[in-house]
Amino acid sequence: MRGRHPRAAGRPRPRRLSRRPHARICLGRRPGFRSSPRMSLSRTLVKDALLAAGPADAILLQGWVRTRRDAKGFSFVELNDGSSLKGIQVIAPATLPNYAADLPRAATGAALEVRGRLVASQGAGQKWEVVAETLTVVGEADATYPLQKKGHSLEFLREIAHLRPRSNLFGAVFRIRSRLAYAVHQFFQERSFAYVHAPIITTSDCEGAGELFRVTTLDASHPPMTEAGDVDFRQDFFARKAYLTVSGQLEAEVFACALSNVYTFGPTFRAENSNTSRHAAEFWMIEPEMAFCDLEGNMALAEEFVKHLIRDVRQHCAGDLEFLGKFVDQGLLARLDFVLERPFQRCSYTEAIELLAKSGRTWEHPVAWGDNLQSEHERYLAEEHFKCPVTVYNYPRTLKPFYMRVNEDGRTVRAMDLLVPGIGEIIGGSQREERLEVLRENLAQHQLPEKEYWWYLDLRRYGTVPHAGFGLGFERMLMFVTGVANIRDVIPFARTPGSADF
RNA sequence: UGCCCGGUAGCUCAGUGGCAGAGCAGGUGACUGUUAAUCACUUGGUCGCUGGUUCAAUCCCAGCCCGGGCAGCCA
Repeated sequence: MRGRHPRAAGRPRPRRLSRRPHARICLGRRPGFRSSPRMSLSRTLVKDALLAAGPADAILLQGWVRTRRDAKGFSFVELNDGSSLKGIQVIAPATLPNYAADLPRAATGAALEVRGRLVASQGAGQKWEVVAETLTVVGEADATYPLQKKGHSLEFLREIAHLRPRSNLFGAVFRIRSRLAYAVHQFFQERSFAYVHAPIITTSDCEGAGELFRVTTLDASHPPMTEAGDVDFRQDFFARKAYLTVSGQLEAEVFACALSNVYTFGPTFRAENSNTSRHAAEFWMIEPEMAFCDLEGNMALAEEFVKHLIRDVRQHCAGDLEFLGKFVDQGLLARLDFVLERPFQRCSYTEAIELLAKSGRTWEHPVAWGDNLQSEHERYLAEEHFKCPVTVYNYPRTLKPFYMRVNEDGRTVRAMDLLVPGIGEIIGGSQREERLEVLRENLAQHQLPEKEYWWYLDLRRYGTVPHAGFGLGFERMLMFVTGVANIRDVIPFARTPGSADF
């Protein structure tokens, strides 16, 4: 994956500077500058150069050309290395020995290595700029380079998923994605939650969380058959049917009943033929699970978690968020701050049905107790009635999976969905049924075989405890935080029905 | 999976039953401490594919492919 693929041939590699000493400039001897014993100069990231406290006599930059403007006697080159949204302006004087030969090759998209001086800029647009003393075109990009100095449609950029991280928007999105993942771990680690790696391959096919992808090593055109004429999965790799996981929840429950507070954070897979802007076949999910915890504690953690993520990104990705607030979603920053300030609303399913019935709206899907809340209903609650994230809880038992705890009324379960404006459901969770007999009853009602869940039932046989947890769709959270409207644009390489390029 | 919208230059798009258009990108030149620089000139087309209607189809019709929106399923 890393540079071995033929398509990566044109990808620039950082040079081993120590093997290519530049005798002409003894950069390492300049005072006040970091240098190795071999007198090589270490790379400065553009984001650090932009934050420099003062000028520097020697600096090494490596990155890609965003745009070049030729002036009389020199050229301006905007160099970006992905470390920040902003690039740095490089002045390439015509006195460079390779100016005539190489500057034309320093076109948009080309990889460059620049050594020079960091100086205060004479221009108005930036504080610092770099006057090049040497400039090397490490990797050219010819006129066919698809990213231009203009706006592109998101649809077009999706078709060049291998190049779109070099664009402003996707650079911002993926830097934020990285930070958001870090913030997830930080949140749980600071609270002594243990990170559990739930299996990606699973053999339980009846969790009710959607269609599963089959995992098999059998020959699709000539599978072994049983005498009854069925495919003989006993001869498959795992000696039975196997799938990609749709959720790590059941496994997380196992570990919560041992380590008390745990979370999973990994890829999950749904083979649903969903064609919407908020569904993907492969997505990442965070699933905390807490022993000795009820629905109330679960809702409280969900709110604290979501707010932590927003606050962290707000603080550490300010430049990228500002860009997104300007070019993607003008209401973004105000909405994030609003969500941080306000307590999330809570509303039982029964109250939600009443609110919807009393709203005076005509609904495309009828509102009736016992029916699922439809997209239009969820949107009304979050965007119009509460105008704020809202947790809907205590759903009808018949709508929810077997593992949710049955309430005293016998007809609702301790389920919760967190709905946010613009996205809809971002979190789904529940207090789990800890009573063995009730759980067995639920399995029977859902027509699920007890023997498949023997280990799950054992948790209730040995030291059972009230426990609760939820799942947060990482990409949906990222959509909310970035204002990006399509889930395909917050995943590096999206997998959706009929599409798994790259 | 259903309903709806779209597919024209490398990109973003306009357009017409009768010679295929603009802006940007690319090229050439000019100018310039520029900021997606500017100005002039200029290269560039299987109008998604297949079939049909027509003297003539990029345009009208049908089928297919691809992209997108919404809905369902959910995170």
